[in-house]
This record gives sequence, structure tokens and C-alpha cells, in this order.
Amino acid sequence: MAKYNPIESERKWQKKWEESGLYTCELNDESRPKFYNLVMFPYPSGDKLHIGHWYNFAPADSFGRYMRLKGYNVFEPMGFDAFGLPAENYAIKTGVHPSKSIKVNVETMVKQLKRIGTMYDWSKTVNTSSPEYYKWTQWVFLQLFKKGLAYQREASVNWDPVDQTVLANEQVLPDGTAERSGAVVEQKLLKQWFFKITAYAQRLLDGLESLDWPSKTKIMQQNWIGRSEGAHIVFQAEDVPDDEGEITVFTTRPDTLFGATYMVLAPEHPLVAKITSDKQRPAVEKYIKAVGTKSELQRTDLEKDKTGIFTGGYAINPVNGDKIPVWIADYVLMSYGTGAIMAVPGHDERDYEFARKYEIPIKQVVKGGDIAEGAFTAEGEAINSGFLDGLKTPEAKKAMIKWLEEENLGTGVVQYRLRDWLLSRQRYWGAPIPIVYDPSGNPHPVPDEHLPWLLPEDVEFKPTGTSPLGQSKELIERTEAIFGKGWKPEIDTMDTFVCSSFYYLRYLMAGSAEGEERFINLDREKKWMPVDMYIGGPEHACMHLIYARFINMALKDCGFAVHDEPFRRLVHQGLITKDGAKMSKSKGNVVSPDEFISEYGSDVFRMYLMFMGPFEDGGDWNDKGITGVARFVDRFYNLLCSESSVSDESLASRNVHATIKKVGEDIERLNFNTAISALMEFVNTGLKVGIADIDKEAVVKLIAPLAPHLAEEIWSVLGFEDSIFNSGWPTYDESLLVADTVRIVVQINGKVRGNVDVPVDADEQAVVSAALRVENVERFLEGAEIVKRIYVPGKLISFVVKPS
RNA sequence: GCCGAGGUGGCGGAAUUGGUAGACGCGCGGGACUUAAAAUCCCGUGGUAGCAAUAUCGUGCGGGUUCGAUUCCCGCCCUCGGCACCA
Repeated sequence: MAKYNPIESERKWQKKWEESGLYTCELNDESRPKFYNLVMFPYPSGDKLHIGHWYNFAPADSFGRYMRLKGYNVFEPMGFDAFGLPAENYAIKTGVHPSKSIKVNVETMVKQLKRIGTMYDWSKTVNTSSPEYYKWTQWVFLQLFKKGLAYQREASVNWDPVDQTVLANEQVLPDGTAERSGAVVEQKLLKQWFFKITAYAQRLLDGLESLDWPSKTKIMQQNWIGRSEGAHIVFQAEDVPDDEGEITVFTTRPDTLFGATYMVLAPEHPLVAKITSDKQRPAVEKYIKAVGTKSELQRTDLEKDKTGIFTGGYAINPVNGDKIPVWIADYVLMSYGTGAIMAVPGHDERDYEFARKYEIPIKQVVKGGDIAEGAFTAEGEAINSGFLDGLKTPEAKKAMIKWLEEENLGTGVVQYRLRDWLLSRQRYWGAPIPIVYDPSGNPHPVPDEHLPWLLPEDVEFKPTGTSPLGQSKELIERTEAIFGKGWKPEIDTMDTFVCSSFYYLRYLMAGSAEGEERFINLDREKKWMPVDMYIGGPEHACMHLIYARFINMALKDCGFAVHDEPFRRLVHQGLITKDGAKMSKSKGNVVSPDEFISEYGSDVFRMYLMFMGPFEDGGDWNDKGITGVARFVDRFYNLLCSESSVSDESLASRNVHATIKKVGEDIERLNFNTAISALMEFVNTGLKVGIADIDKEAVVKLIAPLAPHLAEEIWSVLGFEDSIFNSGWPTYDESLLVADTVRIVVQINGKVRGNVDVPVDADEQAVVSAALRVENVERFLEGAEIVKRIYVPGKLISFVVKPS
């Protein structure tokens, strides 16, 4: 019998699959239930596919193949998230236009992806940087604009005065200098576009409940959205006219209002100028200036001492009329809450630290802890709090809010930490924002018939102090030609997260004539959405996965989707490291899969990755065990492709049926490692007791999701002409799983002292007498009295004894 | 600091509801085949004691519940991932 040759076989089957169009999904097929199997699409970098890609894509594909065998019409598309910084930086360095380098990269990446042997439907692919795709990115922007969900306001960007360019947060080092140029990064205000994602905060929070997602990811999103319940409370500044001197604070602890001994405003707070006394003014202005040079990152990132300065002004605590000092400090942020807080040093750690430093009185208003030692932040009973005294924290909160509302001094409110989505990028390689400005500077949407609003070609990539699109003569001329003299184009491009927020909808339309005309066919969306399985890295737990949910909801509200949530089940693959470190080109520790593929083939390599450990755990890469999987493949092939005589019929059939059960259950839960173990055990037993010819068919199907080429090869050796992936998943016979006898463990005082084989239908009395005859058990029972007996049918019999 | 996940042989890992801890694989030791090697096949493989049967210790550390704990409870230590002055 010929030895299995993976390299030759894989080439052969990949060719056949492609020629026969086996994986082209008929989206209108009504004969089978649908299954939308999606992996997060990759960025087409110039590098080869690395182990991380394989670790992500191969198991995801195995799951898709399993669902196909289970009888589902599986849609498994693949595409490219091709806009973004790396291609632009490459262009700046080499002068090669991003569209050129991306085109080359996509071509090589497709070739490499095909070598994995996945069932991607390449007839329905997307590339976010193609005009056919970004036409819809612009269209989505315009839908949100029309719905009032896109707006402009001033926002600060990180500005590199040397490179004359805007920097992303990750390009700014913790010390506030630019990663590339080393210049001190400045803050610069620019008018930028935002999506009103905050309007969806509660819906994004509520929607999480229905999703089959890792709880870790849900918790991260909850924290990201950051709902907190509390109250707005109005304080009155002294020596400032009534209507101008109102300071509204947000607090989650209105019950501690009696303990507020000072207030803090953010340095940027508009009231600071009014409230500051003449005496303090020079010092306050100096402090504000010092804070202004710091980026928000520096202000919030450093584990530093709190700093602040007294304004010289006072405010009145509304609940008790106390006159309390008003300070400014950089630990209060203008961007969260109202930019002002009431400080309760007795019951808030930051306030405590600050009050200690500046010798501000600390007052205890909740019973518990030791205020001399530190803030008591837990809940408790209100004290020194007038009408709240004796109430527990939750009741005290309610009572205080009720009082504030009656007195018209405040209201109960819900606050979110989520901020609106800043989508303007002062970059070239992105989708142009489809907005034009009339001669007075008012924004107007580019009408649909002019979409795609093309990204101009005539630009310099080198930074010149403005968004690259600003230099395009073509874009300016185009704008004036269409809209009239004096009209100007928007020159910022969109955040690439916009592109990746709806690609799962566009896959459903890609490659069709209808898809060029319509964003989505609602019947198709209704049928195919939500995505049934979404697999991708945990690094997207917050950004991408919140943005995509938001866009989907917004599109639903615009009438372009019927489902609220785009991703029903989500799984994160783990990270593959090398010697404990993340693989990266800069560290030079990237391991290429290529040598393993050419030596062992794709099947062995992908199975080895799955066999390493749980899919969601990842792990540290080493190639030590790959020979084990290669051996297993040979043994599997030998067992199924040779004549075998069955030496023990019942054991042989139990071997098959138990494996069908185990492998199916394991793949269902994405426990590929134990599914492979089960198949190895099957082979070990099978080589001993044999396998009936009639069972071979079922067993090949079991390995098909994990090693698709191998399975096709054996399937054809068994005489089948059609692809194994057009067959079905085998079923098992429960009655064949049970052996005639069962091994019962015998314990004495909880320790295993022996075991007995008894007929499966033996009753307790039979088990007991068999157990008592075990030599070692007899020894331990000699001279002892059995005081208790525990019997777990099919498992164990346990005697509790005491010496008599 | 807060939130989350985890800690099991020489190594990767298994143990679905509290019921034989270490499946499966790597590695290692021994053997068969071979002139020899590779490949393949067979046997063994947590520590300690013992020729063995077996005993004893053993799932990060210290307690607890239980006939019985890797699994449940309390208190620590360490590693990894995320967030970070959110009022």
C-alpha cells in the first residue's frame, strides 16, 4: 500500500476544489439552514502569513467544515481590511503608491490563504480600499449624516511640529514625545467629524445580554460603555451673580453631600475665570498653562501625585449652606461628567489624598472604616448627615435625590463613559469623507450619484502640515466642477474602523450586479444575519466590536437591516507567542509556517496548531510535537486504507461510535485539541482490534473538518467520486457505546483500594459483595467496622470504616 | 489600584455535574527489525520506598467543608490579558 503523500495530495485537492467551485455558496439556497461563519478579515501587509494567521483561520475553517457536514449551507467569506497607516508609511518611505503595494500584497496573501486549504468563497470577497467598496463606506457615512448621527466639532489632535503631521495616540510615547521624530507633541484643535455613538450607549449595553459571547468580552464592553447612576447637584458660587455662578457637578454618591468639604473644577472649566480671586489669579493662570501643555494621555496616564491650586473662590453646599473652597486640579477632566466635582475626602480616595496634601478638612458621613487612616469608600449607614442619618447608602442616595429634585437643586442622572466616535483622520490612505463645503463653509453631503467620491491620485504622501488630500488639484477642481466656484472638499479621510463596521453585510452582496447598485438586499440580510460564528482576536473586544454593533444598529434604524445585533456567537482565538514574547517583525522572532507546510503539509500543520492546546488559550510556539501529528496522519491513513480484520467486533464498533460522539461534541465546543486526541485514541485501538469496512466511511468524515485534504484522499480511495464535503456528518448508536461490564472503583475512607469489573446491570448488592472479595480490600477491612457505604452506580463503591 | 483569566509530570496539555489525577502527544529509557542508521513496531515512564504485590506523598501556598476536593468555601502568593485619576 502506498504511503500517504500530503504535499502531492494537497496540491491535487486544492486544484479540484477550485475547479469544481465546491465552496461557492449559493446564498439563495432554501433547502438547507444557513450558517454564516466569519473570521475577522486581515490587513494585507507585505509579509507572509504568520503562525498567528494560521492559528486564527485554520480552526475557524475547521468549524465551518464541520457545520457544512452537519447539513448547513455554510457561508465562509474572506476579504481585506486594506486602508490604514502601514501602506501609507510604506509609501512615504518608498514612494510606491498604496494602491499598488496593496494590490500586490492582496494577490500574494490570497495565494497563501489558499494553501491553508480553507473553504473561502472567493467569488464574494471585499477589499475596503477599492472604490467599489468604499463607495459604501461613504454611503454609510451619509446615512448616518442624514439621520443626525454624524456631526462636526472641534477636537484636539496630537500634533508633531517637526514632522508637521497628526499622530495617532500609539505614535506618542508616554513621555509626550513623538515616536518617529522625537519632537514634543503638541495639542492642536481641529474641526472634526464624529459619530454619535453615545446615543446608543444604553442599547449597546442592553444588547450584550442576548449574545453568546465570552463573558470577559461582555464585561470589557460594559466597562467601556461605563454606565454609572448618580445625580447632578447644583452648587452656587459665592461672589458671582446667581445666573452665572451655578456649578453643576456629577456624583455617584449623592448620599455623601453632607461630607463635601471642597469642590474641584477642571482647569478648562468655563467658570474658572469668574470664580478666581484677584489674589490667586496669577498662580491659577500659571497652573492652567502648565496643564495645557500636557496631553490627556500624560494627564491621566501617570501614577503621579495629584496637583491643584485654590482659586480663591467659594461655593455654597446646597444641603447645609456650608461655604466650601473651590479648587482646580488636573485630576478632574472636562470630558467626563460636568467637568466639576464635589469633593468628599472622607469617602473617596482621590479626594482624600488631595485633601491630605492641601490640608482641607475631612468629614465622615458614612459609618465605618477609620477616617484618620484613609477614605472609607464602601457602603454603610449615613451619619452627620441631617435627614439622611441612619439610612443605608442605597436608601440615602434615593432620599437625597428626592430632596434635591423637590428643592430644584439637582436631579438623578445616568452617566456613560463612552465617548462619541471621532472618525476624521488627517491621512491619505482612507475613504474620503463625502462632504463638500459651500463658499460660506457649511457642510453638504456629496449626493449618491457622485459616489464613490474617489480618493485622488495626485497627492504627496510626505506630511506638509495639512491633510494630504488638501494638496490634490484634481479633488479641488472636481469639487468646483460639480458644485460650483468656491466650493471646497472635505480633506480628511475616515477611520478604518468605519470600513470594518459593516463588511459582514457587504460580503452578502459582493460579486453580484445587485451589489453594485444596492448596499444590502433586505431579504438576504434577514435570512443570513446575524453572523452565526465570529472568530477573531481579543484585541478587538472594545473598538471594532462596539463600532460594528453601533453601525449595525444605526443602519437598522435607517431601514437597512432587520437585526439589531450583527454577531450572535463570538470566540477569540488565543495568542501564539515565541519564548513568551509576542511575535513581531521588529523583535525578529516571527516564525514562518512555510517550512512546516513544505515538510508536513497543511493538514498536519493546522492539526498541530489545534492540538497544542485550547483554541482560546493560544500558547508558546515550539515545533517539538509536530512529528506526533505527522505520525498520527500516517497511522490514520494506514488504518483506513488497508484491509483490516476485526478481532473484537463489539470493541471495534464501540471504538467507532464512541469516537463519533466525542469528536462531534468536542468540535461543537471548539475543543479541537481533545477532538484530535480522541481520533488518536481511535487509531491506537483501531490498529489493535481492527475496523469494519462499513465503519470506515464514518471515521473519515470525523477527520474531514480537521484535515480536509487527507479526508478527501481517503474518501476517494474508499471509492467515492463526489467530495466528502458534500456528504454528511455520521451519527452514532447510543446502545453500542455501552460495554458488557463496567469497572467499579472500591474506596475505603476515600482512598482507592482496588477495583472490580461487574456486569453493567449488576445491582448494588452484587457490587458490594464483589468489592468485598477484592484481596486488597479485604486486608483493609480486617478488624474494622463498616459504618457507612456510598454507592455511585457505574462509578464507585466507597466504604467508611472505623477500627473496632 | 481595579476588572478578567490562569497556576496540574521533564514539556504541551486531559479530567463535561465533587468520584481511579496525569487521557492524548512530545521527550526519555528498554527491546524488535537492520551489516548499520533512519523510518516503523512493541514495552515502560509523577516523586519516594520495594524484586514485586503494594504503601506513601503529590494538581501554586495555608486553612475549611466532605466518606471523597484539580473541582466547592475562606485567606494569601505568583503569572498573563484588559482598563487606568470616570467623580
